[in-house]
Amino acid sequence: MVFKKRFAFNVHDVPRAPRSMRVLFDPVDVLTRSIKYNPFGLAVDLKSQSKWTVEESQFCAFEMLASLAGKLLQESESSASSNASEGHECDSIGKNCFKQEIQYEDKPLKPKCFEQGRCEASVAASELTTENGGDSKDFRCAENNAILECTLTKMDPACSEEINGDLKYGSFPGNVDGHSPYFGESYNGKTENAFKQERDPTGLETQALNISNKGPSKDPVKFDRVVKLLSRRDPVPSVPFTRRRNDIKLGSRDDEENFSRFKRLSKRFKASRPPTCIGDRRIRKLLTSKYWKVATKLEDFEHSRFVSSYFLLIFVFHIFQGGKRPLYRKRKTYTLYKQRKIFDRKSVTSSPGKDMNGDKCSTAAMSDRACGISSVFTVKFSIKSFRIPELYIEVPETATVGSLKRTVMEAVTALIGGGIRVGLLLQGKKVRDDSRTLSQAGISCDDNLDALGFTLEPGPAKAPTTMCSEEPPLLLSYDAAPQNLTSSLATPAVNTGIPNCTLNLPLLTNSENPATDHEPVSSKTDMPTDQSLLESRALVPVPVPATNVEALTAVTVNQKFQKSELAQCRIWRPFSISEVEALVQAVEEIGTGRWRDVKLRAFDSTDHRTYVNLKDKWKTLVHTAKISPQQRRGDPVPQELLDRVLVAHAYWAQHQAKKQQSKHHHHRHGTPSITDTTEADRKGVARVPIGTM
DNA sequence: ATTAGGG
DNA sequence: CCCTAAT
Repeated sequence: MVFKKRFAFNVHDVPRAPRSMRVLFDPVDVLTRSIKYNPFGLAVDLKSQSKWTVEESQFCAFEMLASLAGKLLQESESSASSNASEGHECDSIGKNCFKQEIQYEDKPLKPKCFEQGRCEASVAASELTTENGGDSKDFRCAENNAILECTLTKMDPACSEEINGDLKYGSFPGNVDGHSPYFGESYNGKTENAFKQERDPTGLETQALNISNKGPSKDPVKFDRVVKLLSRRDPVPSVPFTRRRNDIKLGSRDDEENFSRFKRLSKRFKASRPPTCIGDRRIRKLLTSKYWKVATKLEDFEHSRFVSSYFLLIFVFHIFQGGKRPLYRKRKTYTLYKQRKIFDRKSVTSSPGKDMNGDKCSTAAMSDRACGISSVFTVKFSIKSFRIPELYIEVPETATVGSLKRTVMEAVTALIGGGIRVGLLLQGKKVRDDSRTLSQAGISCDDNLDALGFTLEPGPAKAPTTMCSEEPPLLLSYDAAPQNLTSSLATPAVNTGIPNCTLNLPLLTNSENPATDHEPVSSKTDMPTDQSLLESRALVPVPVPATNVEALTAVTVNQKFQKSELAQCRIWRPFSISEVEALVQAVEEIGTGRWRDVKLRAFDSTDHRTYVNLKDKWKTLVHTAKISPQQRRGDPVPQELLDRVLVAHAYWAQHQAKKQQSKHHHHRHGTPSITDTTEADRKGVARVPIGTM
């Protein structure tokens, strides 16, 4: 369907990031100040949702609303808008929420349903700016409640059907110039208009929705995201909503107290929550002081909310524990968000493509400059939907705020430490030939700049440590974006590693007024296929100079992190032949099933090889040995080693079978075993008989 | 903490 | 390589 075509983001086509570097939130958000406002750009693991309590999810919903409402209240104090109307009907909320016509490229798509949260949020926002009239407060609070209610309700069945029950991504409208599109928009009977406006107020809004092609209950990707990258002094919060109520899990927090308060509040909401969308009568009923009290609490919570948001954001990071321990290790950890796997496996395994010739690249860059193209491209960078898989962070409750910040910063740095590459899209197609000039590629200065788009892809996952230590922190700077872009073309290609995630950069041609009607090109892009992703490796890494540090958090990248384990762990380290040999040797002596011993024996000094690694490697070795040499990929393992692998594997499999048998035998007859072969094994006595090889 | 097996 | 269940 068109909808899918247009907006689908096929998860299967998205390469996986190294798990160490998966983040749920939008790093760009972090890089801008929206960090404060938008801590909810997260996806969740449906598998885990059963574990989440209603309260938790409600709390989250509340938190989101609080975030939005509080900010809007704040906003409205300075600039009160007065074109909101009265006499609202909840029906208009609910219904209009579900069927909205998406305007896209002058091509109306058929009515689609969007996530309720978004629509509601926009309604809420416009309402909340209303400061006139005696009932405005009451109304506001009622509205809040209604909103929350709607948020917590399920999706319209018809809609979910339409989107295959698997609508995953939505993006929240970005606010580009500090002027929220929500503001001053009455939703009374005009929700659609408001929504349209919201949908694409500036032309920044692109491929808002992503749909997973996987099964409905598997690998859900659903977090809303819009990044406001362009400069804004006082950005209005963009509040993403998760579609379902159970989507967010909260764990223990530092600000326990606030949490409890929130919990209490959410309980109140819960108590007052009608089963479905609130009707007219409901609304009236809600216009009681009781709810207003709640609403006013929003302001009370304003302060703590920021703290909460901060933590929430922090917790969106997940640093996986594995062979390496997180920086902070303590029993009580904050395990906040769980996310399903965004990325499909198959995209990971591909081997790097042919390297781009450096000379060619320079030539291309020179011709670019010769064309004077770079000076013509006055563009603004907008980044939306920077989706990165999860990162997991553990911090002890005794950790200081500063250390928390550092940890996040480290995670971010680790994430982008491998460098970021830019992909070029022309008319939605990837322009891969870096050696071509812009004109050769069909990019001309005066016509189709609108058709130009960029993607950001993670740089080589390989050796991020060196990347970190040798290069300045990679900071995205929107101010320097055009320069970065053009200069990036001149950057010699270093194409190793595997793209981990993509990020679409809609391009704007008007720096003065981003709210032009330029359609971001990336939205008309069919999402990259595996093929294109493979080839995207030829893209150029872009070391972005740090020109706007303040756009980042107040945290600085500490030097220590440059060499920290964080940066080192979880990177792909192919086993070398010698390592394989050592592994084979060890397994021959020790056997399968005692990987700890194997590790101790053969890889004691290599801390990055865990016994799990070794076991996995053995597994793949066995597999490799079993398949025909033609089917083998990657660096070829000497057949001799593979033969040994097979022999050892067979031997120890048999050995294990014997053990099992004797065990059962003993169980049946109650005969205790005296001479257990395991003893001999442990001493390294037993080993694959050489003769069998 | 290890191990085994699925993804 | 990751994740998880089972031990």
